[in-house]
Amino acid sequence: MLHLKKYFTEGLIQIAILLSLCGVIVDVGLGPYLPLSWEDMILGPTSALTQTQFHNLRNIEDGHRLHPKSVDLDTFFTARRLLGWVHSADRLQVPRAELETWLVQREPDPLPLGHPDQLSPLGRGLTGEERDHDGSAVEPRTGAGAGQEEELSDAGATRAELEPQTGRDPELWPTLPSDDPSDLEIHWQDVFSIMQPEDKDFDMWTSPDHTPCSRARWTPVDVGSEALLHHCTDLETEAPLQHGALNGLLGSGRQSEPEHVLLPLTPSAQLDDQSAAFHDSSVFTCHSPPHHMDLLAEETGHADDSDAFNMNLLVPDLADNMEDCPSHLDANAHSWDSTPSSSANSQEGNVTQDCLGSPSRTTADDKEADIEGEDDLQSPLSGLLDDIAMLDDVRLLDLALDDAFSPENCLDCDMVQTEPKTDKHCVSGDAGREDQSQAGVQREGEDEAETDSGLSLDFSHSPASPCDSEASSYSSSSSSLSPVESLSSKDSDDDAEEAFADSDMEVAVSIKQEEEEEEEEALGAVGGWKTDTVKKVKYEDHTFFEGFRIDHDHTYNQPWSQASPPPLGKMQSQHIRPNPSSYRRLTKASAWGRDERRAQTLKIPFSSELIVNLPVEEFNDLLTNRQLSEEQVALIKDIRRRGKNKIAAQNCRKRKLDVLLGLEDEVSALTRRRSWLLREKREALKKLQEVKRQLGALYQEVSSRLRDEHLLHFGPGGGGVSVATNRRQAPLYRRRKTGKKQEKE
DNA sequence: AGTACATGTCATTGC
DNA sequence: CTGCAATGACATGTA
Repeated sequence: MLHLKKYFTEGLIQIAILLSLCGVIVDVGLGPYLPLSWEDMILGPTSALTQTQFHNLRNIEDGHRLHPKSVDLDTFFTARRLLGWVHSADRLQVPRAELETWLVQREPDPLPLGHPDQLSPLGRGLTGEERDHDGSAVEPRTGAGAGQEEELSDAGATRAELEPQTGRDPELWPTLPSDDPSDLEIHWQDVFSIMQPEDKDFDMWTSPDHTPCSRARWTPVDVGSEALLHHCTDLETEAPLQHGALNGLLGSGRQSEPEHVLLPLTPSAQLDDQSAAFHDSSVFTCHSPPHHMDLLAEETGHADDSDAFNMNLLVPDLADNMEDCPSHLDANAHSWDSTPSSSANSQEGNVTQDCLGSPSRTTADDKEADIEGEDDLQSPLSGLLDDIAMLDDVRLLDLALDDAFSPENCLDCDMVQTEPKTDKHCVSGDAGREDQSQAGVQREGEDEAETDSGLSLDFSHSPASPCDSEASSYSSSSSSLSPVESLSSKDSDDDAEEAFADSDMEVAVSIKQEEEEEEEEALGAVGGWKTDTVKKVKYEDHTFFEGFRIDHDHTYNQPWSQASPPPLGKMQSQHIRPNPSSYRRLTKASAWGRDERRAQTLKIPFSSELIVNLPVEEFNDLLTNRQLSEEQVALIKDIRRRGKNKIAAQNCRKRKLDVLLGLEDEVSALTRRRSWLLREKREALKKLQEVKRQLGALYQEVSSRLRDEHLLHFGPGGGGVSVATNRRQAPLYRRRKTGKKQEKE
């Protein structure tokens, strides 16, 4: 009986949802009947739980400019990217219906949307290929859809340009969407193209304190059924996804993305009942792990108790928000599915919800932008009748630029916008601008086993190298790996052995390398840390590796261990060519060779990568547990210091370059703003001249009329008063009257 | 030979 | 106090 009641209730809920989406006003007070999980789903995740990787905000696409502190997210990013690619095969992005519905019912106050270009760091993540596949997934209007989306995403700027009177810089402060319902579609496009979760209104998506999210999704009552119906019609005609969604809701049998939309809305208790209808849906076939479905079916009985419903009905940007949750990869994976699969695992779902929170970057920058916008909203024409005042305004604007116009506020500033997506590229490609070439270099070097590259190439994978996410993750992971974890991974050991086997292959010395070695020998660098030598050293210390096994690719000093000279100069950013000159780069090699030689001489049993990358505790343990001489300890510390500083220097240089590029963007934005202000100034001056001209004409007209009146009274030759003011007229009239009186007398 | 660029290293500073 | 990241300055190698 209890089950029947619940089934009945949830069926009613479904009907209510269907009716709501069809435009019928349904206000049945679903709140008390909604399971907790649904309530969470409706209200959105707790934004307070959202984590934002602030240090990723300025990462840049090519990865070269990746912020060094993004290292700990790299593996997550990589995994997530790969996961996204897998999912992109039959991308079923849900949120469109909800988003549009939400927009239909959004509050009358305008969306404080930023510039379409001002994607949030997270939103920006959906650029490039990811944006593509997201667009293809979410935007059913494929093909032209993408372009259209882009086009519409620029609508804000276009609109802004058409409204110069607003005082906002069309380039820097695009106008906000108006409340005109006719703009709704554009708004939607803006919203969708921007996907700016940091927008205040977007917080409503995830903030439980804001009801619009739930209202939008469930009860279109507030705005009225007409609008919703109209919009639903539009959606049906314009958006196949919506159409499909509605059809799917109405049980039309269309098996496409829409079911994906609906599934989360379906009470879990009915999922197994409906699974027959949906079972060929890609949601289940591709996105939802079968076992999750099973679990889900099993757990339908206590679905109400589960607050694990995946909330990722929202928008794809949530997935970007997921970037803020590096530790929740699994949850992320499920959340992308937008399936209730994660309901089987409440913890997982909760974790997902954690990640679904809106980024916390809403505030300072936005407020500043708002403030600045308000300042600039002061029309330069306000002081039109006063040239000086107007020009002062313009000058003040210019001055304000210097102070308040920060790149964050600058909506045109690509610096801020483009960085987020860089992480992905950086992460995904494991190589950035220069590191792509580096990776190529290294692979070439590895393949040819003749590279004379050294640490530079190593640092393309070096742990802390800012661009090298995987290497970075390697650093963190390797350093943080507990011995237990390390020992527990046989695969890792196998990998390590494979790596060493590969190294053996790489050790196959080419003739050139032999020449190189001969040169080194000539310099006294005999032997060095050849790969085989290093391997021997590494495996000799088996206990050490048992305790501190590094679960990574060991590429940090791979060339180093190949006894090849360190990388030199531009060799890092250029493919290695069998240039004979490259074999003469021994000076720097000697620098490293010095340490290597000394290390070999002192019989230091650790690889440099370990020396450099071990956490300080383990490093100290290493130094204390091993019977090392002072000389050995000093050398090890030197190696560690130099290695770390080398990485730090690389990071520092990348940051510097990053700042430089950001400043360039800022300069370009300021230049655009300046041109706009000058244009405004010219227009204002024109209008001022026009007003002056009109005023002069009016003055002339008034004067002429007064003169005519005066002539009328005094005749053509009377009076020398050409301009008669009221003040002057009074005595005139008085005089005239007195004169007449005198005449009568 | 001079120059620009990349990279490593050292010294210093601040957290 | 120690460790470390960040960074300026310098040295060096390469194109």
